[in-house]
Amino acid sequence: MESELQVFQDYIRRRDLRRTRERERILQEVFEIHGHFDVDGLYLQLKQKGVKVSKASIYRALPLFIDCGLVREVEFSEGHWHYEHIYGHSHHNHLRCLGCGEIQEFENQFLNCLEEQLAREYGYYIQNHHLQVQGFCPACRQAAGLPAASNFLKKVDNEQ
Amino acid sequence: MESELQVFQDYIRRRDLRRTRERERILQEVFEIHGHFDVDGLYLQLKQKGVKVSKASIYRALPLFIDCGLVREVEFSEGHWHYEHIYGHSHHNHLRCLGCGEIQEFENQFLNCLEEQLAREYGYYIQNHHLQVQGFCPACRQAAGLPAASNFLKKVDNEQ
DNA sequence: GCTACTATAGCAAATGAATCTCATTAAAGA
DNA sequence: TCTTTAATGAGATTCATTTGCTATAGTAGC
Repeated sequence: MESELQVFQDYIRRRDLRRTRERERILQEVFEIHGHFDVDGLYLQLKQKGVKVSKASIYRALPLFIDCGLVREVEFSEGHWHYEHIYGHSHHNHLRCLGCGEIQEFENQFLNCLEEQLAREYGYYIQNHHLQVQGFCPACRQAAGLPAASNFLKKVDNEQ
Repeated sequence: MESELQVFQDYIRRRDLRRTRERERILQEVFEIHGHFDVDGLYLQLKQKGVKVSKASIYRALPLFIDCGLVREVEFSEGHWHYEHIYGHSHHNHLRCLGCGEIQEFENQFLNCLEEQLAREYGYYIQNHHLQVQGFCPACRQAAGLPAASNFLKKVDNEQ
């Protein structure tokens, strides 16, 4: 498989953009981060390593990484976007605790079938999906006195 | 089924808050909107009808509506949140066209099973989920010269 | 290498959604 | 009605993100 750098360089060539140290250094850093990141964290991490890049450059580079499929927006929370690199990773979804904010990642092959089903049913060409499930992790669930199950059954009862 | 107003009033009582004309007027307006809305649109719509409510009040009211299950955040796009009322509606998910921005709503009962599965597997108490599938609608797909299928198979081939 | 062309970086200023401040208003219970 | 205090409205503030401008540096042609 090509490296993320090659993917990016191909994209740059295709789009008639220019290769710059800054963009490639930002990309390298993004791929050194294990897990989610936000612009501020990325900026500080580069700063700590003595890399001089402005935030504006990060803001301008991220849409390019997203456009060529190397990065994606994970979620908007705390007033700003969180991202992750995706190249070479299998697609995963997020289970988020409303209590402590912990994020569990999970995979589910059904969602790929769902994509196919939607493609057939609506005639869409499906590109990707975002699934975020929210609830309470075991610790927060107990602290809040909630039962172990989801509120699925309750919901069905209430439905109209 | 109770009306949304009753649900809200029960919530207000339970939380020891106060009933106000503004909050109930905003709620009424939210339930008159068919489909998605954002704060600005809601504000202008009220203004056009001659209802004097400040944006601050809207921003303060929405978290209450969300907390009592009447409204939910649909998606963050164009730099701000979009909402929809949900009370009395079955839960639906969104299929969004990356070309024209059209949003198709769809339901899928499997997602409820998925919630149960996650509850068992991770010990979470599941509260809700957000699923957004992105792709190209038939018209935009043809305009872009894309095939009819999803990129599911392609993805599997590329995986690592 | 040198030159011309122009995309990009960096900085600072602007933008805009969301939040906060505070004086004023108005629920709700006594 | 009176008292208490939560809620409103208007404007100021915050802060993530975008933009304008100038200097810099890729890139292609010579």
